Amino acid sequence: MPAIVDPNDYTPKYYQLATILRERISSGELLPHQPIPSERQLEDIYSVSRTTIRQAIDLLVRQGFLYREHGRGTFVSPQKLQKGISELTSFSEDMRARGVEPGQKILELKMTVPPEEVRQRLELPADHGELLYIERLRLGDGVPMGLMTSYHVLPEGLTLDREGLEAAGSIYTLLQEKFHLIPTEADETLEAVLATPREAALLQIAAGSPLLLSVRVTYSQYRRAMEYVKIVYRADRYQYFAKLTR
Amino acid sequence: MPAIVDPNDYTPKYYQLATILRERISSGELLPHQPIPSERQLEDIYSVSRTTIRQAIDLLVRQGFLYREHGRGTFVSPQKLQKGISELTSFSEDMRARGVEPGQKILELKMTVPPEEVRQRLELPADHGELLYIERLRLGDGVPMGLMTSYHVLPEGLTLDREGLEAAGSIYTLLQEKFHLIPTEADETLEAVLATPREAALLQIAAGSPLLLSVRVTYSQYRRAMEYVKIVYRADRYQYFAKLTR
DNA sequence: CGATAATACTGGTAACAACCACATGATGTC
DNA sequence: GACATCATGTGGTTGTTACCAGTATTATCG
Repeated sequence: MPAIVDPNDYTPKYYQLATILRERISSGELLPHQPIPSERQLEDIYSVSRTTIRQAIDLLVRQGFLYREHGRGTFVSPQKLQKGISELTSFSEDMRARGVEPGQKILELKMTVPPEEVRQRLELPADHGELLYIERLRLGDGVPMGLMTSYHVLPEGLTLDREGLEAAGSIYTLLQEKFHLIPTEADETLEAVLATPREAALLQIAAGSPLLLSVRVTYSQYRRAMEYVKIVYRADRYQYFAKLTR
Repeated sequence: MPAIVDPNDYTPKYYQLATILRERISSGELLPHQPIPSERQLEDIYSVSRTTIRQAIDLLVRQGFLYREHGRGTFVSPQKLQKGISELTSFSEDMRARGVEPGQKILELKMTVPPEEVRQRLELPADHGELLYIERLRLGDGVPMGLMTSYHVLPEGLTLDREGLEAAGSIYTLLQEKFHLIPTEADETLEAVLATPREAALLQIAAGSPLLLSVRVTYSQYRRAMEYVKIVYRADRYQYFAKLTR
């Protein structure tokens, strides 16, 4: 069992160790508020240095699985129903994590010059050209969950139509495989609004119903803005969750 | 200037170094997307080991001031107008960070047995006794921003009335100084709702106006739930901000 | 000239050693 | 018995060394 060494280890040791510990936690072997073996003990158990041990524990602490107490030990965090949120996820990933099957209905897809506010949020020069604009109804288990409007910054010269997008699967896959652009960070604001008649009709609710409005700007690994996404969620079907830390 | 050594250093070196680098960034000396000196160079500049350098940079990366690129260097993140959110803050801190002067008007304060839902969210046994209940109107620059309802878990035997609370300043200060209980983590959900007539009256808006509903459970450093807070914010005055990462 | 290989940087991982700061229980003293 | 002291175990900080893994530039070869 202490076999941590993956001979042709592609993944670093601290990561392997973190995985092992995470499994010992979620399997119920290590219980909430119970101490895990001390760092010195783990050195012997898994035959790795304390450096590596601490790196693995650091990771699990950041992920919310463990917490440390100076002078006392390292303990298992109580399991939360929903954990590790405040993570950057797509609508589809978000829905699947909630046990709901995601779906969509594309209402419009075109290249267009963005409104001034969007251009500024994307930190683009005033003379920047057209962006990919998509408007779609987002579904969860077949029912409307929200209305999504997005503007995507495409690499120089590239344009996309509905066929091109469907061929590529998703915009993210395309940008990642062809241009090595990976979404890594995002700023999101949330507020409450009332449904306009059009929104109400599309979302199959009464006009004047409450909606949760999310506006997000996503950044690539180079910290360049790559998309502006606005979603209004049906308040009766969607709730936002965040984990806050000091 | 390379004087990083604080002779009677109370704070660790990596923390001092992080502070220095953070200031070099916010002062504009180090510009967005520009590389900072390499880790080997920083070793010479500040006469500390690479271990310490990396620990300082790790901190700044987590705080969003820097980003790394393997094989290329470490770079300054573009400054965001509002940064470092998704942090656990009190209403007062939140308001001050937005440049608004916080205020409050206590509507009710008593010891009471909590509703079942609150008791469960706080992970308290079924026979748990009374909690401190507070209902207050939260103000920003004197105008109503939201209505806050909270239940606080007090240490065995302790009760609080309005006088005791005012004497202590804030519940947090009291719990921290007397019982070493520090809020360190919280789970928060957000959704959109419509104002009830009572809420509308208190917040001085029309009934049926949209409100942003936040429900938060705060945990101590021992990962024990210590309070349940529900706030409804005026949608026209309040916007929630979050920074998401992969 | 163009493609390839070598090289010299960057950050990433890992081991080992030493000491500090905090918590706790055992021990001793008054 | 109450209290201070100490020993020991815990995580926290720091330094040193070595090598791995990407990136970019330079030198070299065909």
